[in-house]
Amino acid sequence: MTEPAYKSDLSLNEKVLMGIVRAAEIFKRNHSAVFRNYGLSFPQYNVLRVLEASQNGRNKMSAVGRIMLVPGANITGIAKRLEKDGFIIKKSDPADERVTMLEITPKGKRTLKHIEKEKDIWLERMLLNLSKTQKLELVDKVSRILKNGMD
Amino acid sequence: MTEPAYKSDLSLNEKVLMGIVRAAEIFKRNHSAVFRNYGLSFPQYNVLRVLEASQNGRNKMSAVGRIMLVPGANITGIAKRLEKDGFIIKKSDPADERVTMLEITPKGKRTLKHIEKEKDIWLERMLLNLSKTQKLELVDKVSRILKNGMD
DNA sequence: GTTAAATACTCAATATATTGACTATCAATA
DNA sequence: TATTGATAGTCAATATATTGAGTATTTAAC
Repeated sequence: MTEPAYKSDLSLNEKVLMGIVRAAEIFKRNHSAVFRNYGLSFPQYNVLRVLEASQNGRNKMSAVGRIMLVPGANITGIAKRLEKDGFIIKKSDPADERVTMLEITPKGKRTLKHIEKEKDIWLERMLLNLSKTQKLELVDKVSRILKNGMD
Repeated sequence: MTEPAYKSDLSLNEKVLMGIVRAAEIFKRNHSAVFRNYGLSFPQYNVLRVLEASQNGRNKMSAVGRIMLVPGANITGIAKRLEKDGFIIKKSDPADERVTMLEITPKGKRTLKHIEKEKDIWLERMLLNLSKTQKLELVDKVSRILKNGMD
């Protein structure tokens, strides 16, 4: 008896995709609550993760944007705030004057380390009742949807 | 050979949830491109859909927020712009002076009608290679994740 | 019946998202 | 080499998201 004055008449296709959107929103909200205690927003955290997984902890701004599926213009502001707070540094690439490299700082790495456990607990909680097989299936289906959407 | 300097080392749990986030982002981006031609953003469109599916095309602001899983404070601005553009009207509820009702206008309904076909084509495209059974499974799994995240 | 708690909404401040316009640099080619 | 086109990034304008603070109204407790 939560919302009696609302009748859902979404098609199955819509149910699938709106379900994905809602799950993503809830996940981002929960996850962000963890990062916030360490001064990071969700996209800021993701930039740090990308850099941590990049060679020598650094990568081009444009590459970060491509990996995160975020337009380049968005990265400008996110990187600016990350630098201001000391989580990354920005260097221009001598080999190509157009390029700006982002590099995670020791403070950035330390912060990721601190976040790790708390974050993993949330992942575990949200995927509680899914077996490994089900998770793998889910990754496969979601990847296909992602691919379809990027063509 | 797109991003050689990036090694993904996400856990399976993280792959699942980040995959969902990325699929949701791409979907929102594609879908938004349709709505934009009619002067609507993604959340604005969703408010209209909720109202359309509500009794007499109207519902409380707070109920809209709960259905969309969006904090009430966000609805204020979204509703303000929707009203400015004539897609909805706002009325206060005589029975409870705290409550503001949102009601979809004929222009709002007309706009949803126009969007419908184009939107469904995108849904179809993104779920191209999934059978009905797979879609139902996906809805089930995603719902469970959503539920876990809301407890 | 009066106080306290809950509910509905608004507003301010900051971060992010988005498009489009713009500058600068590099690459391809005529 | 001069032009053209592609790429990298910034910036401005607007919409949205988020927390927290604040107001008004209603409900609950006493």
